[in-house]
Amino acid sequence: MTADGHDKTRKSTVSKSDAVYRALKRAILDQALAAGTKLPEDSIGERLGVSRTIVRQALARLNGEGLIELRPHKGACVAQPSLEDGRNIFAVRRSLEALVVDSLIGKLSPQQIRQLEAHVEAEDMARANDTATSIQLAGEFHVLLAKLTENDILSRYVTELVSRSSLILSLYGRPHSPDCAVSEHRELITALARGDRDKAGALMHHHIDAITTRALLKSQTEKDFPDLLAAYAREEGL
Amino acid sequence: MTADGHDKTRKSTVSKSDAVYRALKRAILDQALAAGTKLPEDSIGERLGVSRTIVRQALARLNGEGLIELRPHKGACVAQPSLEDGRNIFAVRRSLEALVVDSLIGKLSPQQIRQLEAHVEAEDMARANDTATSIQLAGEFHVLLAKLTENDILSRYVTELVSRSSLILSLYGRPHSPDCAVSEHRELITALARGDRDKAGALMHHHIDAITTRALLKSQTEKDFPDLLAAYAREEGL
DNA sequence: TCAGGAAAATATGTATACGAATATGGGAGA
DNA sequence: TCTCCCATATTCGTATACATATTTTCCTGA
Repeated sequence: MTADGHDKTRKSTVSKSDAVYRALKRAILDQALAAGTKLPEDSIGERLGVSRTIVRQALARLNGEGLIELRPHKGACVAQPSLEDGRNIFAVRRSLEALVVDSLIGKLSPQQIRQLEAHVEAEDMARANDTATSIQLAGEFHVLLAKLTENDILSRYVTELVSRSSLILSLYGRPHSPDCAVSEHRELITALARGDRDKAGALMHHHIDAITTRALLKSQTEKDFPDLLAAYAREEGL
Repeated sequence: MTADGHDKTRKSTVSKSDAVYRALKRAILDQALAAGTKLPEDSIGERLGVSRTIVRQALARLNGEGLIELRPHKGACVAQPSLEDGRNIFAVRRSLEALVVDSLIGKLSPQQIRQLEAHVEAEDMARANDTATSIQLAGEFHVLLAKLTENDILSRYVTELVSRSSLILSLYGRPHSPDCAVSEHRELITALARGDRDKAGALMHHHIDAITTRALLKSQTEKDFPDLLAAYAREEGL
């Protein structure tokens, strides 16, 4: 079934910590583990049938990618990025995804274009039905684009930023509105396929800005916790 | 001496794996450990007086940052980035350091400008005397700029890329030529201080392009190992 | 009833031990 | 002498055990 051999042994062969890492990552991005959730090594290991050693490795990796916070002697919990973190992440994304577009202009094969179109098609399919996979696919579109550049560092960073963006969205974003994303993705593919560098760059910038706005929507209505408390304090004359 | 307490206990308090991580990282960036050097967990642990557990954590982290390569059941060795890796790394640096400049324009306090000038001064001092620290300081200038943006993600990525750039330079770059770097850094500070966005952006792009050229110099004269071998094979009629 | 604190329980940090995979070296056979 | 293969040794992957830090609980005293 796979290149390296039988399917049965594969999972056990490719290192357990990797499996735990992926499981935790998916759980976080699916919001099965909400932001701030404590992640005790013992429980996770017991639950997944591995030792703490393995869990620890996975947690260290997730910490490196900013998906969890890891405070000494206090254990791990799902990251709760601040609004400023959100702004920073999207600012970097804007730069890097511009580089993605720039790297891809005039270099996409017909087959790659079909691949992108197929992905957007899948996004469209999931648009109304399945909200969860819809969000996931929207993010993976950007990851796919980044991977097509064959720039490993670029694609690693974009992947990481997209993951963290999901967290931001779950914390501060509006419920969900993937409709525009799909059409924006389509327009971007068209511009890329036509080799229109300026148009593609402008579309990507606009697209990321749109995501940023949606993701950080609550920044105007809802305050950070400390500020929220301060407001109440003022009302009580404290 | 430090914020968190007495100096004596500090080192033992802030986790051993962090210390090992920093030691190995410095050793790699100082080229005390040449690219490709094997890094057996046992030896390192014995040498540094810690258990393999700690060394493993440090190695995993270095692997995440691309400074070492970690192949299953084969152990770790100092990374040997390819020329393509080099091109990719500098391409991403170009984008991100442009964002650094953009973030800093019009936002540098007089004190921060003095800090930057002091750093370049130090670069100038080490220019002729100490080649090793000269290289190090040149890289740290970019790290310092990135940190001044107060964008944690941006500064983390730039730091990582600067580290990996050092590796690239040690593999493919010409011996050393920091003279131009110093003057270019000075010009950049001036443009930043004056708030001249276009000038600063252009300077940074030019500066990174210059570094890229110097770093990947051997790309024209010296081939990759496989290509090199292929050339010999052709000569022998193989 | 509530505040303070000590002891127990829990969780993390680190070391060690054992099993598995890979690299190494030597001997048998051609 | 060279090649192939098996035994040995080294190194990595993982689990477990012990040490240390933190959280919780519950008791004491005001």
